[in-house]
Amino acid sequence: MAELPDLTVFAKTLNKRFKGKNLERLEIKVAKKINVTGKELKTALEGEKLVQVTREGKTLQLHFSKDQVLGIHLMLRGELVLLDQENQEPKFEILGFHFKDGTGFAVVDLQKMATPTLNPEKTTVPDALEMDLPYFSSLLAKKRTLIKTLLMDQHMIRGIGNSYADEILWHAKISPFSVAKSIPEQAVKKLFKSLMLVLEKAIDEISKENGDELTGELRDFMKVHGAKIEKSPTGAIIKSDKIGGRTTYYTDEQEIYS
DNA sequence: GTAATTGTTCTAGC
DNA sequence: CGCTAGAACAATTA
Repeated sequence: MAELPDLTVFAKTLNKRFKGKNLERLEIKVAKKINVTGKELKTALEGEKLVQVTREGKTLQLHFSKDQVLGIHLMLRGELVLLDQENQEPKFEILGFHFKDGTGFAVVDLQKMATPTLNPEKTTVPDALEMDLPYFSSLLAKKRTLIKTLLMDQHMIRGIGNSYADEILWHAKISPFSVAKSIPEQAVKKLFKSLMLVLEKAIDEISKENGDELTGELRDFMKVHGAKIEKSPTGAIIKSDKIGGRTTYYTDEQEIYS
């Protein structure tokens, strides 16, 4: 699925291609996940100008004129595709954005779980790339939960999902089974650095490979998270286990604090 | 036919 | 009561 780095690149690409354009028609194929009726959404957005696209945690936010904002959460299988002459109605379409100049893009999801939200409420939970070390370290200090569970908790930090949590923990050489408050200060600092580094590097790589396209996930550079990966770059056997029902990949190189 | 997939939300339990 | 862990759910593919 798309996680923070993918979404950051999607936002960038959408800005490059569609910023400033006027939305002529909004095609609504699946309305059941929207927080308003399809009719209300069309009324709110059709005829408005796309002012800017941003990323908020795991959602994309399309800012239109008249202060209308559409948040889009792609959930686990949602994707964005470009529309052109040959491809006006992609498979599994949820929403189709058709601009006045004939260009457009669509949100597709084979599981129909992508969730569009008109004018989503603002939250005070910091985004993974925007939080600072004091926040991160005081958060860890008061939580008894497993570190991986905490990294993925959207009420604490927004943007990190199952796969990048594994990558970040491996990079920091900390076991996902560590208890958050038991991790010593030095290791917390290291984890914070790894978090920023892994995410920023992923944005870079995806951005480079994706160009101006809107292809799905690109994760060839994943080092430990993936059923087909057998060894870490440093040669350690990759083990897998379940944490909170999610498959977790890790190696013995990672220290466990408990 | 069945397991696997994954973020969110709800519920049960300590 | 507050916090944490786990189950349920959505829909499709391998």
